Amino acid sequence: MSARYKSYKYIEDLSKYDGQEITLNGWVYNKTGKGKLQFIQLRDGSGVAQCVVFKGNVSEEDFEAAKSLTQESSLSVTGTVKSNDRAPGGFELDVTSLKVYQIADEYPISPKEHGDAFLIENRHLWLRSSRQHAIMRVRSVIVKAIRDFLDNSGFRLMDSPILTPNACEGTSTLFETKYFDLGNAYLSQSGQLYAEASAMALGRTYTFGPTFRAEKSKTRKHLTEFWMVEPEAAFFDLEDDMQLAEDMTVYIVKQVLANCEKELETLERDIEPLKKIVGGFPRMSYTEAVEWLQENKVPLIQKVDGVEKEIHPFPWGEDFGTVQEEALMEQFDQPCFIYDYPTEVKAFYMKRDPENPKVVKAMDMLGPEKAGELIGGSQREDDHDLLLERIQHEDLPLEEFQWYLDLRKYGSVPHSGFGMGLERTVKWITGAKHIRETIPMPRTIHRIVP
RNA sequence: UCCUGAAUAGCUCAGCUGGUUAGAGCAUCUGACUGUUAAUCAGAGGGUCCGGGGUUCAAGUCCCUGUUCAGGAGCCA
Repeated sequence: MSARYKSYKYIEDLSKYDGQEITLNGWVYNKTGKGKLQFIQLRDGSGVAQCVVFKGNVSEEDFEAAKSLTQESSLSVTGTVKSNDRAPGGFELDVTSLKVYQIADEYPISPKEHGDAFLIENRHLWLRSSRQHAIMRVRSVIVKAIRDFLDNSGFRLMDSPILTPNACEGTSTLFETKYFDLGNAYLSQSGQLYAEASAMALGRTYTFGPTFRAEKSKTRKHLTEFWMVEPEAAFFDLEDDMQLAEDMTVYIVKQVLANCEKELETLERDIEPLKKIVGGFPRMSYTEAVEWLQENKVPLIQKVDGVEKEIHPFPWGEDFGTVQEEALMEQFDQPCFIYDYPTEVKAFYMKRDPENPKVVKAMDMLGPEKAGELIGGSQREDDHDLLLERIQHEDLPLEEFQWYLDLRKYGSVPHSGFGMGLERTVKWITGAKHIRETIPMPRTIHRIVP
């Protein structure tokens, strides 16, 4: 068998074929005609190219076929690549013949603007439009950047299970399913606990996969199914953890700037803020952040019986909401770490500060430009008895955590890790308005189709 | 779960203090044009005004109710 696929030509390489006769395969992105001249904007997944069909240059049948093309009709076109200033992209195809695969039905997504609900209902078609196409390509580059960075830093991929026997952090609502004769299983909301076991085996590891949250969140930064990368490393303390998160973030942005120039242009993303992501991220302890909020008169907003109340000054011990995070971040144009959170507002597995048991060695990385929380991580509790105490305090099922406690019995070491939300990172870097634009088929509270 | 808002042609929307036969642009179809970039010009077809109830001589418009959707809070990545 010959490897026919290797001979296919793509629009992104069009300039390489200047003067040659080639065949392109794709879909009609747009079409305009002017009598004996037809302009087909052909889309092939790698780009869009203008194909010019002049009545005198093709057979009568081919010209009629070109005239009959509708938006998203599929075809192959053969012609000569010519440079032309009037063509978008600088090169066009002077068509000599064409083969139509299918004349498309009336396409619902016209080149005019559309509403959000309509587009998301037609997500399977919306993916073809230039903005969505660009975001998906950036997403792909970000995933590669993450994996390259970790692989090149000595981390090894160790996938975590998706079906789990319990709620990992014991807090948020999970999707539940039957599991043979063993009762209920839950879709994982984090691979972290398993990543800890992996780290004790391989040293530096990461898990990268889908995670599920059944919380009825309805905002532009929440999905019920999203992808998360979770590095976990033995012997890392919180300092190492933050430095790793910073280095990874800088690397991701650098790779996108280097490889996605066209995509960012399509998205009309101002790249100046991205160029500022060079490292040396500001760091603030939770206590320093609270002091800043107090000095700047940012209150705690609490709802009592449906009525919002502002509480001044912001009390130490309360977790930050969007209002506080955005206020804090207005000072910075790079991501910022906030670390050493109150024990009470954080998960049971986070390491208590031996010098101040009121706080745990946890950190959040907040993005600039109102990107919100991109990363959450911590040093993990490595003391068996303290961890047991926390598990009991949270009323978690002890039998199911026995294996997790074992990790503290057989050569326990300091270790740390974090989770980075892929879609939130894509949203920040691409400037997408809504997180559902950053994953091919978003799963949200009111929608599971398509 | 709570708060707020929305639903009119395939799509995006307009439709005033209730008043004749519900409008526009795009898309579709027909015709004209050798340089279009969301082409232009001429013409045509296309409606359960979200469902139900009510007020009124008269409801797309006002009231009640249901449904669906949106984004904000909470929760988090």
